Amino acid sequence: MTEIQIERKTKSVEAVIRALQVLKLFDKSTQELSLAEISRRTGMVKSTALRMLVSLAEEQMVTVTADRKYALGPEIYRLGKAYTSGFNLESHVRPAMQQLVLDANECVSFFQRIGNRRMCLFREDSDHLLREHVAEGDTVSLDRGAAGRVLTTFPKQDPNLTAPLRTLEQLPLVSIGERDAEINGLAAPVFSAAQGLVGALTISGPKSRLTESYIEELKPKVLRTAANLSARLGARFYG
Amino acid sequence: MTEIQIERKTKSVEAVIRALQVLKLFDKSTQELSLAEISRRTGMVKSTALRMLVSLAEEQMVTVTADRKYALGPEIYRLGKAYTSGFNLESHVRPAMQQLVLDANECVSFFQRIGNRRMCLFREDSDHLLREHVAEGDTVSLDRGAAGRVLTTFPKQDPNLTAPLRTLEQLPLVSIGERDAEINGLAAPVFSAAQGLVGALTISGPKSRLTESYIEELKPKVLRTAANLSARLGARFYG
DNA sequence: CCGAAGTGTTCCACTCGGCGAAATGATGTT
DNA sequence: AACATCATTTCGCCGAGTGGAACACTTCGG
Repeated sequence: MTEIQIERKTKSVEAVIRALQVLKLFDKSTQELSLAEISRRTGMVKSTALRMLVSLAEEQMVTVTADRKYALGPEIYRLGKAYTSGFNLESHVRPAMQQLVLDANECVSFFQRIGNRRMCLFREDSDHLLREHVAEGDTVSLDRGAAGRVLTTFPKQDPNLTAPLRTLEQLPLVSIGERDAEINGLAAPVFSAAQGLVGALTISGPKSRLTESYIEELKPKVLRTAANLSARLGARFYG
Repeated sequence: MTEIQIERKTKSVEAVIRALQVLKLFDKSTQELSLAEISRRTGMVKSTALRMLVSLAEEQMVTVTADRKYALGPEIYRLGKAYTSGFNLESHVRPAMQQLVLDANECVSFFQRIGNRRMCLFREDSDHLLREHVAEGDTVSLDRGAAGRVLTTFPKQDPNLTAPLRTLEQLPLVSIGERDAEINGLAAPVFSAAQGLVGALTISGPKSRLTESYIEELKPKVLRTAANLSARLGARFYG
């Protein structure tokens, strides 16, 4: 655990936790929920769940549909947008990713470490019909895949890049069927002056197209893109 | 007010409201806040504000930075993504917008009605240096601008399009310096089979480039794009 | 070097707001 | 009509949440 943990004696507020748990039920595949379902999934009695929903609705975090189902509200979207604009990564990363998709014609993703998982922050799909299914906002395990290993091998807050040079020379890291037996990938780190490692840029695709020889061909492109990005964010690595 | 309001006797939970108010302090321009600032802005005593923050942090809604500031957390991002994927509009709307940017070389936005405001859900910028500044997630007033009037003139839930035909024939609606004296725009509605009016597609730009004659030229393109989009969402209008 | 004025955090007694079980409506299904 | 299953309301009890004050720790500037 390289987590920054601050131990406090201040206890959390139960009612708030409950409300947030209700909120967290929602998902890409769970757009609407009825009160009864919410009650069941959270284990709260219905009256409590209803109070939470009323509170959440009052602040526009959820909305009530015509048929008394509950869904996420617009305020959630506003906050979600505010989250990414923090690091104004998107304006830099997104165009670089789009260029990479054009070059490689495979999916390009940008992952960030979130605790002991990693989350897909940005994603640009290739136009192939056959492609892996990861969407922005999804989290996957940290210990598998090229991007996962990139995120674990570099120290979190390290603008000076004290990472072993041997590792640097091996970039980009390659995954042959690690996370999914049918998927290969290669990934390189992106650094910023302020935060050190900010994420991993990765190309991934099915074994059949993203062969080991093709990966060799893509390596310099990924590495150069990641290096250029880092340079624009004020950090330099690899020349 | 065409709002769907459900009156209830169930009262909201104060603690939850307070926590959500803390959350809502954050913004594109307000990325980090200290406990003292949060206490001041919300009017809560510090101990209360701290409890809220601890609770929010426990569920990953906020994160604590190294210097004891608070910022939005990754869970917010996940939920924000889940919000839009609900109506899987994005996969349809985004490409159509990109094409429109190529055709018109002006900014294209997609607005949705949120209560008595309208929110920019998607946005594709032109590559001009001079352009209006609206970002995804921003809300603006409903009663001004071409998109605003589109959203008000069409009944919210109306798959059958009982809107006065006269209005339909006037599409797309045009705004000459309504919302901002220097900005013109034109907008058309997008319907879906399930929800009726889902949003307004709009092109906007400075008076100097988006002249009234250019607007005339763009009208059929916007209208056609909106109609095609609606068709793909299962609703037909304008042929 | 010592206050003064900021931070963030902890402690605690009081009170009132939230809680859950059960009752009541409201719809739909057999 | 009888039965499910839903959302919503009511209400008495009690403990969780509250706010104020005290505490510890920096960072000022005189």
